[in-house]
Amino acid sequence: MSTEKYNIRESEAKWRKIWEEQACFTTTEDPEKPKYYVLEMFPYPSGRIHVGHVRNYALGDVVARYRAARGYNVIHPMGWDAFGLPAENAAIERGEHPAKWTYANIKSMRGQLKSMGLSIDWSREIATCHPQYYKHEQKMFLDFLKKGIAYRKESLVNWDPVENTVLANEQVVDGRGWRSGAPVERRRLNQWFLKITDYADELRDDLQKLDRWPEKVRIMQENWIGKSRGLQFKWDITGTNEKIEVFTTRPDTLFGASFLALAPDHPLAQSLCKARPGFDKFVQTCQSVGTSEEAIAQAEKLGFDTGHTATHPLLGREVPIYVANFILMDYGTGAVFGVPAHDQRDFDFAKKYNLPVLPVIAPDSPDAPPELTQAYTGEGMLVNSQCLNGLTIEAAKEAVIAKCEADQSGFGATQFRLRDWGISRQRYWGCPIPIIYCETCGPVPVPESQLPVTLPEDVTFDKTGNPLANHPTWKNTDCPVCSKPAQRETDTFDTFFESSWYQFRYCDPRNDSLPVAKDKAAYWMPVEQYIGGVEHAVLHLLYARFFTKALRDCGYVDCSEPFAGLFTQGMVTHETYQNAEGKWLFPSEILKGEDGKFTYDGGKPVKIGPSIKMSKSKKNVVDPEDILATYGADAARLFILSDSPPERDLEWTESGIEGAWRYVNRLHRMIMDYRQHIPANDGAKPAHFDAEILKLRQSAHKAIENVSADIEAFAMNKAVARIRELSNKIAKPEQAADYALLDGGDWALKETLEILIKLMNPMMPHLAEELWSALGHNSLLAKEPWPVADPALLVEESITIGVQVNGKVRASLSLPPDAAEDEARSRALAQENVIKAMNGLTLRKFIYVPGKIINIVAG
RNA sequence: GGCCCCGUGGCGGAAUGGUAGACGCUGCAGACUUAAAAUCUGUUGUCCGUAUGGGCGUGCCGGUUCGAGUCCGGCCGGGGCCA
Repeated sequence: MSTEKYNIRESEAKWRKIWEEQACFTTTEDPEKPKYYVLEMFPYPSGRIHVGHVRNYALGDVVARYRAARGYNVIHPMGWDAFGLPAENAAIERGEHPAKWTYANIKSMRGQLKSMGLSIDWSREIATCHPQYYKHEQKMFLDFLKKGIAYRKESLVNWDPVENTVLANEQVVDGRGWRSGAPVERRRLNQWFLKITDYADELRDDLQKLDRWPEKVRIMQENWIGKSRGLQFKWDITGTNEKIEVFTTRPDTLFGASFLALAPDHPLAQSLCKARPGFDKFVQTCQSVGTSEEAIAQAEKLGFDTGHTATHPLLGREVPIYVANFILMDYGTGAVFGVPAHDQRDFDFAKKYNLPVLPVIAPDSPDAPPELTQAYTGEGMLVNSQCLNGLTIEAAKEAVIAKCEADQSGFGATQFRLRDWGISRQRYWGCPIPIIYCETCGPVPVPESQLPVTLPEDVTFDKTGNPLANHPTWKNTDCPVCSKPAQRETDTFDTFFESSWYQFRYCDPRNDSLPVAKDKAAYWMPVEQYIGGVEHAVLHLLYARFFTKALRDCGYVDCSEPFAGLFTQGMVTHETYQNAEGKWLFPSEILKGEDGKFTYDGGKPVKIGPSIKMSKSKKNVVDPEDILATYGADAARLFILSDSPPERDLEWTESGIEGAWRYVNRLHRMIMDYRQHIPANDGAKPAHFDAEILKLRQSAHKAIENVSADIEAFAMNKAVARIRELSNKIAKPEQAADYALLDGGDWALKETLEILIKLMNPMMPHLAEELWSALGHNSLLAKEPWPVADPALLVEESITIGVQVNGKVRASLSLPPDAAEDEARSRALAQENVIKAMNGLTLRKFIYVPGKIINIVAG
C-alpha cells in the first residue's frame, strides 16, 4: 500500500505554474457576480519577506480562496509601497541608486511571495515609485489645492542640525536625531499640509458605520481625532487694551485659575516680552525640545514671567501672565488659563513658580478639600466657586459656557486634537510635489500638461540635506505663469500619501489618464476585507479614510469609506537565545540535543529567553525563504494559521512548523492509500448507507458548516482544527479498514475525501490541488465551488448530554435532541451514578434543557 | 491617571450561561525495525484509589443563577492606546 513520498517542492512548483498559465486568479469586472475585494497591507520592498508578511498574506489568501469558491468575483491584488527612507539609506551606505535597489528588492520579494502560492492577480501589480503611479497623485494634489484641501503654511518641525533635514517625530529618540545623535531643534519651515481637520467630524462620525472594524481601532481613531467641547473666551490684559483669547476644555475650573500661559510663539508673547531681558533665550530653550506631544509632556515645565497680569473675568482678581513651554500654538488659541489644583502640568508649573493652588473640585463631599500633593483630576463637586458650588463637573461646564454666552464674553467651542497633515518631506526618494516657486508669482502649480514631475536619476548622496535640493540643475525651470526663471519645489510627499489611495489604483492599475475610472472604482470598492498590522490603526488607516473622502469631494470616486471590513493581525514572536557571554544567537544556530538541551557551535550552552517579537537586533528571526524551501508553502501556511487566533501574537516554534509539515505528508499518504477504495467514476448516490458510513458523512457535512463559519469569523485556527478532526475520523483504522465493504461505503468515502480536500484548499492549496487531481479530476480545484452541506446530515438523531446532580456532573446520557422531558427524567434517574449521588436526598427540582443538560436539584 | 483588551494543563489554545481542556505541540509507553529515522497505536490538568469511582481545578475575593471560564462588583497581574 505504500506510495512514494510526497515531493512537496516539485508538486508545489507544478501547481503554481499551472495556476499562472491558466490565469486562475486574474479578474475582471463581472456584473453577474457579487464582488469581493480582499486586500492585505502592501509591503515595503525591503528585499526579503519576513514571517509577519507570511502571516498577513496567508490570512488574506484563505479569505480570497474561500470567497472565490463561494462564487464571488474576487479581486486580490498585490503591490509595493516603494518610496521611503531605507532606499536612500542604502544609497548612502552602499552607493546603490534608490531606484535600482528598490526594483531589485521588488523582484526578489515578488519571487518569495509567489512561492507562497497566493491567489493573487499579479496582472494588477503596482509600485508606488513608478511615475505611472505617482503622476496621478501629483494631479490629485493639484485638485486638492484648487479645493482648498491642500495649503502651505509655516510650521514647527524637528530639525536635525547635522543632517540638515527634518525628522519625523518617531525619528527623534530622547530628543536627539536617530542617526546623527545631535540634539533636535524646533524650527519654522514652510510646509505643505492637507486639511484633514476639515474632515474631522465626518471621519469621527463615520467610524460608527465601520461595524466590521475592530472596536479597538475605532476607539483609537476616535481618541486620535479627539473631539472635545470647551469654552473660548477673553481675558483683559491689565493696563492695556489688549485681550488674550483662551480655550479650555475645563471651564468648570475657572474659579481655580491662578495664571495665564501663552505659547512661546504666540504673537502676544512676543509683544508683551520684547523688552524683557532673557526672553529670546527662553524661546530658544523651548525650541530645543521636539515637537511631539510626548516630548513636550515629558519635558520640564518652564515659564517666563511676562510681568503683566490679566483680570479674572468673574472674580476680578489679577493673575500673572506667563509664557510656558508646554503650550502649543496650534492647539486651541495658543493660550490657556492654568488651574494647578486640577491639571498636573499646571500643578508642576505652579509649584515651580510659587503660584497658588486653589481647589475648586472636591472628590466626595462639599467639605473643604485637603491640601493637594498633586492635581486632582477625578470626578467631584464644585466648591469655592460662588454660583457653581454644589454642581457636578458636567453641569458646571455648561453653566460657565452659558454665562459667558449670555454676557457675550465667550462661547462654547469644539476643538479637535487632530492636526492638519504635514506632507512635505526633505527627501529624494518620494513623489515630487508639483509646485514651482517664482519670485514674482509665488508658488505656482505645475500645469497638468507637464505632469509627471519625475525624479532626476543622477543624484548624489554624499552631502547632507535633501539630494533634490543639492542637484545642480533639476530644480531650475521657468514659471508657468510669467515664464521667468523659477525653481521647483524640492520636497517630496510623505510616503503615507501613496498608501492612502492604492486601494483604488488596483481597480484600474493601467489607467493612463486617471487614477481610477469611476465605474471600475464603483464596481470594486469598498474593500470587503482589509488585513494588516494594528500598528497602522491610526495614521495609515485614518489617512486612507480621509483621502477617500477628499477624492470623493474632488469628483474622482463615489465612495466614502475605503475599507468596509478590517482585521488586525497579531505579531509573530520567537524564543530568544544567548550564549554565555550574552551574545544573541539565531534560532538556526541552535541545536537541540537528545537530552532536550539546547546547544550551539558544537555543544556550547545556550540561554533561552522569552518569546518576543521577532527583531533583527535580538536575532530571534526565521527566514521565510528557508522555511518555504525546507517545509513547503502549505506547511508554512498551515502552521501560521493553525497555532493561534489570528488577532493574537503567534509564537513561531520549530516543533510547530514540523508538526504542520508532518500533517501535510500524512494527508497526502492517507489519500494516496485510500484512493484505491473509491469508485473511479461518479456513480449514482447509493440509496442506503451503513450506520457507520452515515456517521462518516455526518462528520464531513458538519465539517463544511464549521469550517465555513470559522473562516468567516476569521477563526482560522479553529477551521484547521475542524479539518484535522475530520481527517482523524476518516483515518481511524477501526472505521477505515473496510469502508468500501459497507453499504454505500466507497461512494461516501469519495464524497468525504473530496469534502476534506475542498475544505483544506484555502489553507493548503498546493496539496489540495495535488490530491484533487490524484482522485482523478481533470478540473482545477482552484476553480471548484465550495462544498455544500446537506441539511439532513446536520441533524443528529441522538446526542450525548451530561446529567448533573446539584450542579455536579454524575453521568452522561445519549438522547434524541428533542427527547421529551419524561423520557429524559426516567432515563436520568435510572443512572447508577445518579442514584448513588442522590442517596438520602429528595428530588426538589428537575431541569432539562433538550440537547444540552439535565440538572437534578436534590436536598 | 483615564479608556480598552487579556489571565484556562508543561506549552499554543477550544468551549451561543449547560459534560472545561476540542485541535495541536511537548513528554511518556508500545508496535514496526538488526538498529535508528520515518510511520502507526495508546497515554498525557492535578490529587486519592488496583479499579468502578471520587476530591480539587479556568489569577484572587464576593454576588446573580438549578448551573458561571463565560454575566455583575471589587482586587491582583500582563498588554495596548491616550495623557
